[in-house]
Amino acid sequence: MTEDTFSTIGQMCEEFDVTPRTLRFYESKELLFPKREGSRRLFTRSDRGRLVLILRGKRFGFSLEEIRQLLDLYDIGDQQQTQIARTYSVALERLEAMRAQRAELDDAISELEAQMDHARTILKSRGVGAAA
Amino acid sequence: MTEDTFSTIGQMCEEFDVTPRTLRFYESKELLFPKREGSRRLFTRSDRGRLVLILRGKRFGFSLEEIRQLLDLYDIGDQQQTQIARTYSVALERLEAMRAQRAELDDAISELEAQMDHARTILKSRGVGAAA
DNA sequence: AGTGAAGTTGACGCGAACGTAAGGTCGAAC
DNA sequence: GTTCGACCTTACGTTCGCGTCAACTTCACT
Repeated sequence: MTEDTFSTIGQMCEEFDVTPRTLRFYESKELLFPKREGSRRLFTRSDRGRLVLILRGKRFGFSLEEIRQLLDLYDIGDQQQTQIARTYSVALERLEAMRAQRAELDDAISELEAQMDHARTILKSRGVGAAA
Repeated sequence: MTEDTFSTIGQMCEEFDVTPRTLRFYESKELLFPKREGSRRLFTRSDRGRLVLILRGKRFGFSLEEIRQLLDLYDIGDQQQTQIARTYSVALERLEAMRAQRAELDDAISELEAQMDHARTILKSRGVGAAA
């Protein structure tokens, strides 16, 4: 059941569309913790889960260091309570930041939409048929 | 009426909480176009407007180059039609990207909220009073 | 034994977005 | 007349997130 879930670096790269360099870099930054078979990396199910979160975090503009802190939240198990509490507060700040960002994003989308309406008007008044 | 709207670099820095280096850098990248009084920069009302948009764009992870292209949309006046149309399509892509990002952000917020619920549960079960 | 694919560890390179001296100018203040 | 604060230019330094060799090793095949 927990077998065959181990992937080589090549399989991971194909699965997630990243380069080997990227995965090694993430390991060096302690974002991933593949096992070793001799010198070769074996990525676990846990690593895949973490990678999903890493890639998502990146899309929001979080730094790898910020992501690393957030990842701890997903690995609550045998950690210290103080560590958990600290991670929790980090996540809370992050959550607030994300909510704020969403609000700004909503505004920005509205603004951009308005500006594009404006542009369409101008284009039409000039008789250019480039607006959808 | 259009008087006294000119600001020195120092005033701008205070107003927007940026460094002089940043404003000069933006000028070098043609994001801002302050007038000159001798060698000293005089930032106009237009520059302030653009700076607002620059800072917002940055919060969404747009590159300065992308922002520069978007800024053109706000300066439609005596431009060429082809230029406007090109800028329009750039903005359209950007808008789609922003909408996609908002959708992902919504998901991520939900996930993070769920994880924090999870963390709270664990903290409570361990009798730690750090959860709000 | 040889070849090739896939993996490894350095180590240097790079573009973005500024930071950070280092040194020069210029007008107002003392 | 010099000192001071605010500004200027030039230019090298820095962090992030990898890309890109270079130089092996290891293993499966033939």
